[in-house]
Amino acid sequence: MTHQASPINFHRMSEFITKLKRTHHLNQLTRADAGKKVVLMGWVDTRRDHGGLIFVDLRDREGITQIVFNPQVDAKTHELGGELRTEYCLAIRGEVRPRPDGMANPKLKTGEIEVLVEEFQILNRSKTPPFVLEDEIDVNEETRLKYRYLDLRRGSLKRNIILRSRVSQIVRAYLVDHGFLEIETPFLTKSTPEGARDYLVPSRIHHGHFYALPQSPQLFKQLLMVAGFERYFQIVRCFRDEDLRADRQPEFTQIDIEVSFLSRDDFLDIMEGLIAEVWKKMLDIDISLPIPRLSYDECMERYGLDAPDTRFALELKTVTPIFQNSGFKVFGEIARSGGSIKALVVKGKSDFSRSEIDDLTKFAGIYGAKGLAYIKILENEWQSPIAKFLSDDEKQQLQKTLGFKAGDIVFFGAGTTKIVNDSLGNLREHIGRKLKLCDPKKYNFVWVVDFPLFDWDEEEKRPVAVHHPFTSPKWDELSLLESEPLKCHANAYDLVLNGNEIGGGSLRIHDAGIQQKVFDLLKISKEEAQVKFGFLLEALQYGAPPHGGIAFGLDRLIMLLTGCDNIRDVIAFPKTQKATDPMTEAPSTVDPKQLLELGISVTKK
RNA sequence: GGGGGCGUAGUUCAGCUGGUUAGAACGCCUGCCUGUCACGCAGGAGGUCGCGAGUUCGAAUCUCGUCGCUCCCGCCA
Repeated sequence: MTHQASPINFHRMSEFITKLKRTHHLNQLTRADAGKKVVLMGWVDTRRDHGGLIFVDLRDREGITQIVFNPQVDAKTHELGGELRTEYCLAIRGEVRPRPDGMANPKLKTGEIEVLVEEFQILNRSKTPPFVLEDEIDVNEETRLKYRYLDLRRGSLKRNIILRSRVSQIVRAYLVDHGFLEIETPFLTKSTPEGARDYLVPSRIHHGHFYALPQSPQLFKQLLMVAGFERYFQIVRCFRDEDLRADRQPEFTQIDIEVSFLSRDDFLDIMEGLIAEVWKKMLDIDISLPIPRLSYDECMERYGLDAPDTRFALELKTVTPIFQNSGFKVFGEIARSGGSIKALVVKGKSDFSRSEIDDLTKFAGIYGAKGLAYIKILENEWQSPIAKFLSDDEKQQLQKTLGFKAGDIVFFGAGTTKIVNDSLGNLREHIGRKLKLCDPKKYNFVWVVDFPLFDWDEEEKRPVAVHHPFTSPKWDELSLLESEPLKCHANAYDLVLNGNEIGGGSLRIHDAGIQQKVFDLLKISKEEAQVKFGFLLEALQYGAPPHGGIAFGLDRLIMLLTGCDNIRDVIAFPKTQKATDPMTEAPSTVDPKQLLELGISVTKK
């Protein structure tokens, strides 16, 4: 496997390194540097050994520069250069010179020049990497993660990580400039009910007691407002022990923000300014402000989802009333029993084939839809498995409400409002992708506002907080808390980009009485509230200011900025879908001594 | 918890209606090569077909189980 190699002379190396200081990164040298003596350090990206001449692409964080070993410059150096292999780590000293006529490489930033090696030192040899370190090479995820430090040498991943660093700096600069203080909050904290499963950390000092890693610094940032810091932010790791997805990791990063004394709109203005700043500086794209605001109710009506892709129309329309007295049994019964019937008109697609429609039906089925009725509107007839059940009046009303034309196809979702919105809303985006209706260069931001405060949990027979239990009801709906809490809206908002939720937040309850009332409605007993959130209820009684905030998902933001469709590609050391790390082999068993100290015994599954 | 896809050389894959010695490309090794940048030419090494059972005269190929990677639903804001 490994070829014969002379040993590295460490004595000579230390001499070489102390004598030499790197003069340039590998993206820097141009024609203007011709004639300069330079010292470069980096890794062998590729080598092209011609026997006589050896070309090596030397790579560092910033770029690639071609270096040349020529026997006429130094026979010994050239001979030793023959030993070089991919990923060897090198220091070289040499002279910059323009490449011969016609030999420039326009693909390289430094393609006009090359460096003639006069002297070099192998700083470290490398085993042959388990995969070729080029962007285009597909490699199994497990192998990539096991050798993450090699995968990170590849251009695309490296660029993402560098871009991520820049975004963090832009965010910091903007927020500090707007009077925000960066304040850290604890990672070893208290488990809270509601929300996601916690990652727990056992206490050695208190056997049987556990810290929880924060799902977000929610309560601490509110307490910072009570403390009077007025404007807080933190780029902070959050932990949720739930199943993973392409855009979800068990530990992820939020840009966490909280402010006091600001109206919702004044706050959102500052926040969209932040996003606009990031888009301007990273992509040189001007987002037109203000970002449009869409109420949750209207959003669900038109798009079926709370994070709509507004780059294309193709909106849903409710047609439930048309079927109130329908003889068409399926639709009629759903309409009369409080369900929903919604339609999706796809223009000019009456030529969808049977198998395409089958696929769409299957797709809708993922979200619980029992079927997917459709009507193909042809010149002279409606081609449809359900048309024969519809009365002339119903047909006329459909035509009037939906405004379809010959050549269109109409899909119907019927069932509970939740399933109809979910299946038809996702179908809308599926068809949008299928028909390429969304422009990948377009960035359509929208604030979805006025979420419901509560959702009904059928299993537990109680309301649950849609956002979290500290979200303030709309001020003008406070009375609804008493009468019809499920109809109460929240002072909550999400920022949505092209169908992705990139941030969400709310104004908070700053009154202990209202907070207690909400706990009551959530069926969190006084005792439980006292045990879990006593410190918050207490704090709210010491002149807590009106406050609110937001958290942006930094990982998702970077995904959208880089066009990545997987969160692992924007995190330096991510986990597999089973939440393991093939490199460190975490999670792992631990020494029994550690368990003993913690007072923990492990049971078999 | 449920559904789909994948697992064969270092890597990416082909082979899968069961049947000689399991192939290709890239990578790797050796030799030649003074203008390459996907260098070229010649030669070579490299395989527990994820693992375990079963069916069979015979299994990479069929069946069952199991493990791993991945996408989705549930879960998660």
